This record gives sequence, C-alpha cells and structure tokens, in this order.
Amino acid sequence: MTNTKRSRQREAILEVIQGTKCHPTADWVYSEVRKIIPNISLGTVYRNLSQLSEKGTIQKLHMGTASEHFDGNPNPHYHVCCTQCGKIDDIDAEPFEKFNAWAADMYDGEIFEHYTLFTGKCSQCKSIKF
Amino acid sequence: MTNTKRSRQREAILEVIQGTKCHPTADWVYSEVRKIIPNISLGTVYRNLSQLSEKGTIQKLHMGTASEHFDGNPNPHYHVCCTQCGKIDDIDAEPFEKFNAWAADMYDGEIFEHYTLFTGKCSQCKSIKF
DNA sequence: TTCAATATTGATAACTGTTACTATTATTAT
DNA sequence: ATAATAATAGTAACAGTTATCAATATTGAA
Repeated sequence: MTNTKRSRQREAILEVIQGTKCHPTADWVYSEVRKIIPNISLGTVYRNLSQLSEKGTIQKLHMGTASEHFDGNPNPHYHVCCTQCGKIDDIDAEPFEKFNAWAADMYDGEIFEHYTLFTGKCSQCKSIKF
Repeated sequence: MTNTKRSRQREAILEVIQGTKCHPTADWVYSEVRKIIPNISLGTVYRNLSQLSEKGTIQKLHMGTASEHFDGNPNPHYHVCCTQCGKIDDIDAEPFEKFNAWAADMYDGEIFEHYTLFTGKCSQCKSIKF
C-alpha cells in the first residue's frame, strides 16, 4: 500500500476541502461530496481525509470538540474559535516562534513545536448590537 | 440538580486526580479509584470528572488524542507532550499574555484566550543516549 | 431521630465518531 | 489485453462517553 492510485472520490474530497474556509468535519465533507458523487461512502471520506493529512496535503485540526476538523491549507497557522457562533477563523500569520523559546526557558526538557487555539469573537458577531 | 450533596465516590475521585501529576484519562482514574472503592462504576467516574471540571475544581485537557485528560490543578498553565514517551509535563508559568495581543493585531475580531500544547522531549528522554 | 426531598450511585443500554473488514471495482504499468 | 493491486461501497465493529433508571445515600427540617 506504499503506492497510490488516483480516484475520482479522493479528488472530489480534496476539491471540497480546498474549496471552503470553514474547517469542516468529515461529516460536512461527506454531505458536500455527495452532491458530486451521490453514492460515495462515509468510510471513503474518512479514509481519504486521513490519507491526505498523513501525506501533508491537508491538515487535521483538534478543536477540543467531539469530532476532528480538517483544513485544506497545509501550512501551519493559528485558528480562532468564536465563542458566540462557533465559527473557526484563520489567523494569517507565520507561527510566533519566540513562544517556543519562552517555553523552553521554563522547561527542563526540549521544546519542538506548539499548537495553539485562540478563542474570541469573530468580526460578524462583534458587530451585532444587543 | 442545582444543589450538590457530598459523596464518598466523588471525594475519592478528587483525591486521585489531585494526587497525581500524570494528567490521567477517565480510565486511569477509574482503575486507581477502584483501589479505594472496588465496586465504583465507570459512569460515576465520568459523571464526577465532568461535574468537577464544570465547577472549575479540576480541568479537562484536550490533547488531540482519542480520550480526554484531566488535571487536578485548575489554574491555567501550559503542557508539553513528549513525542518520545507521551508523558505530559506541566510548564509552571503564568500564561504568556502578550500572545493574545499579538494575535489580536492580525485578526479583525476579538481575542479572549488561547490554549496551547507544546511538543518536545521530556528531561528523562532527553538524557537517554543512543 | 424520623422523615421527606432529592442528589448520587451502580449497572447497563445507547449513542457518536471513527476504523476495520470484505467482496467488488477501478487504476495503472506492462 | 492483462495482471497486479489500490480504492471503493456497504456494513459491522470499536472506543470513549453519555443517558437511563431503579435503588441508595445525603441533607435539612420537623
């Protein structure tokens, strides 16, 4: 299983995640891909999302929720989860490298990387008046 | 269910998580608590771990693994997961507040908090020579 | 100390997100 | 074409967790 063959299904799945900014779950991808391939199976969606994230084409995001989220952008970047509407926004910036050095200073082992999730209020929710 | 009554089970559970530094899963807590109360049920462990973390007595940690971890220390602090042995260490430091301001600067909404998990190599694994 | 109100429990069933299995189909290199 | 095998659809199995419920324990008041 070291080699890989193309499949209509995988290409449709990739198109769907790369075509959205919403950091969807497998289930959301499944319902979208079914608009293209109506009889695709949920297992196929899971299998390909895993394969694609293992190859580094997409990334898997752990949001601390029941289900995993996926991101069509494989480059490391931060996310903000809106506490009001739940939307996950990107922060378009390079990783904050100094943070690792700061942590390493207070830790007797080594620090390699960090994964950060911000909470906040997205611009839409921010503009709603009560 | 707004009021709360004491229970032997909950107190034993609390003793177990407060008495370890290993950031255990519900299952680990279950097997430890059974040494004190052999016929305690797994559901009771889950119920009380949830209740205690909702009340802020302990905290629930999302490590990006299948099962949730718990921390008897309710104060916000960072964790390092050793990529070699999987151990979760504490970083004993106040949250890095400047990080929120840095993120807010690149985001058009508001930033409230951040949750960070570091990866690295713990001091024991670091000292092993190959 | 008894009693009523109700929070908590143990046992177990149910649920959810995900992975594994298997016979069939599709892709690829020759 | 054909042989090798990766990928699929469909479905069962699985792990972690939550819900259900009758029985038990805790609490405050009489």
